[in-house]
Amino acid sequence: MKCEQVCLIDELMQGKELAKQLCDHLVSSSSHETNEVLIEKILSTYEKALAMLNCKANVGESKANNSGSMNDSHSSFTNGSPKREGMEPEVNHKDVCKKRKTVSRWTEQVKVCLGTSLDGSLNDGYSWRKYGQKDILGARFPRGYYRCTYRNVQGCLATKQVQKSDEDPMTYEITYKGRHTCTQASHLNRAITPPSKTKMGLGEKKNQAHQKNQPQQEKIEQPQETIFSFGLSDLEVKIEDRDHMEDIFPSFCFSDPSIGSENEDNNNIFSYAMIENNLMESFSPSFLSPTSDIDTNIFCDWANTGLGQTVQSSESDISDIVSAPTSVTNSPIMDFDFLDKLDFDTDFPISTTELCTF
DNA sequence: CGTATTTGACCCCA
DNA sequence: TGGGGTCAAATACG
Repeated sequence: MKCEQVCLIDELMQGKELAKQLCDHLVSSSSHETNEVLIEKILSTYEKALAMLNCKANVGESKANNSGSMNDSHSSFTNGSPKREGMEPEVNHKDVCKKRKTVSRWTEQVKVCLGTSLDGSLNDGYSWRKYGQKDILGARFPRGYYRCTYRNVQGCLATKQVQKSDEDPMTYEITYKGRHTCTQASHLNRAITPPSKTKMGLGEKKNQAHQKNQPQQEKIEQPQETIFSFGLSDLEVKIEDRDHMEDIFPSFCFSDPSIGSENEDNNNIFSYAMIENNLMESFSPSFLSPTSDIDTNIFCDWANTGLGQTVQSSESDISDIVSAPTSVTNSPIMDFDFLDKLDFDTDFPISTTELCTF
């Protein structure tokens, strides 16, 4: 196990070093080929590291953490109204996963853990309009219901539910439902968004009041790649059913409006795209497109500032990934050799926790 | 004044 | 019948 950790750290360090090199190359406007090679190396590095994490999780105890509060709360989300909206009720179970191929709607879950000084600004790249709030039985904080701002205009049926975690008030559990069909989904073209006043805080009216600014702030074009830009201290994103993730989160930018540009945190932008696209290398070959300058810059910031040095995946969650039936499109983390050992006949619930310690 | 949020009421389903 | 999800009128805000 120690050897694995060393190898893992080594791989991550390599990735960091390569990222730095890439940044230097970009600054010195090196050849495009050189940059591409560096990018490929970085991707490979992280792929190895994550594959290690996967194997490790597979060997280790599998379900210990999954019986914890996080999953419990997630279940409470997904069990909300699965039938009425025709969505799969729970992506954590194999039997339900089988329904995915016949159900056009699905549920995504994102868990965001924000720093203590922040009350939860979140910009996931889409414009949301709050249409309801409900006190949930057994939950300390009410659940907020959001739908796409363009629901009426463009018939976009994407919705999401946001609820403050009982255990950790700094954690917001977000359940995404439905695919964005609005133009903002297809024209998102930027990796980061400027600091947004968007507030995800539920259960606190002060936070909800801030959300009035969300739709305007989020009308920003962002890339079609799955990009998670983290500009905060602690961030934990748990995503289930990742095969649709890029549709839901073309960009995921966390920023704090209270932090001025002089604040270091604003420079600490961790572009999840580098990892996520790495994970999905086989599925998003266009990532290497030289057009993603912004992504690269973000990543350089991340690498240079030492951000994301702790990028780890929950063992228990990954064990779920490994143990559950899966599909190729749902397995961004594993390479094909690894995937060959798995059963791809049915979809499987991706339940991966990315913990970024800034 | 237009748009977003709040919040009580209503609907649906287990 | 109760809980979760949604509706829509009232309200707030820029």
